Amino acid sequence: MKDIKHFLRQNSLRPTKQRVIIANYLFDGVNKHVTAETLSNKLLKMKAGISLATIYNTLHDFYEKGLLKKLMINSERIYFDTNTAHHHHFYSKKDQKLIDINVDMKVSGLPKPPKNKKINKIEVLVHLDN
Amino acid sequence: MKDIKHFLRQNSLRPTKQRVIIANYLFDGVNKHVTAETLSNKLLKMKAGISLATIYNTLHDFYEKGLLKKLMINSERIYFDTNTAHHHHFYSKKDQKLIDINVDMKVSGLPKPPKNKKINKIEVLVHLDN
DNA sequence: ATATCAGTTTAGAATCATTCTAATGTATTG
DNA sequence: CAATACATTAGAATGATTCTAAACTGATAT
Repeated sequence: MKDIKHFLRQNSLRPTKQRVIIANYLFDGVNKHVTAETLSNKLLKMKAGISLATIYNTLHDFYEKGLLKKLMINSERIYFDTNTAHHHHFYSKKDQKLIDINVDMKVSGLPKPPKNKKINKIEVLVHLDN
Repeated sequence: MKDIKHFLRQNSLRPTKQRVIIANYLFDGVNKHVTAETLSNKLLKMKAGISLATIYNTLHDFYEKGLLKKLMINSERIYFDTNTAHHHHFYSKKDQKLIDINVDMKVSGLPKPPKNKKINKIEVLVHLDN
């Protein structure tokens, strides 16, 4: 991601100082799962001086533009995923950690959806023991 | 579930008035997905007069004894499922509703779990469009 | 460039689900 | 039925997230 400002503008987002810093971190080529809290910690270490409110705003702005996925994993906090392609996850409750599954999987034996409903996408969550 | 008191005792739970009322509702033979709030509303309609704290306590007590499953579905509230068998779900975001998938499904193409980790269970969530 | 203005950021307050506290009540056991 | 261990409760506390409204800043038109 060389030109973050251009990238943000392409997505109808004004390239403010704060958004540039956050986008630079999130879209550095390595997929990440972040919460407002983990992102805030990272930014604190970078001495970015970005308020928590802005972190929440920015994550939602990025999400609304499709730059992030929201994960419904554990009900304590909202995870955002920089990998917006359709994929699945391993989840270790013990480590409170998610690991991407980027290979293609097939689910067979799926019943028909309720009438008038269409299947949008299928998410597989593989729970790990230890 | 005819003898709720016996059922509770079998699960090392004292059959208090409140637990009996809640268990009678939850385990009436029809599987349910409840949150503290939806359960509270149901109980209000029944004029059960059970405090919110007790509803939270009871849901967690039942969960700890394996009488309920906790679902990690949407990150706003915790869902409890009276169907504790391994199964999957349809989820309609629009309707904020879950529907059980009780048929057997197979997931193929699963990669190996990270080293030293074992797969515990696989959960499939089928998102509906409308 | 500069003024203008819509879009952003921010600190702190507000909200909302959930958990905690500690006082009161109740099922069980002997 | 007394003792006691476990439960219930109102209300306070917590913690993640959202809101508010004042200050700021990037984009646009002059």
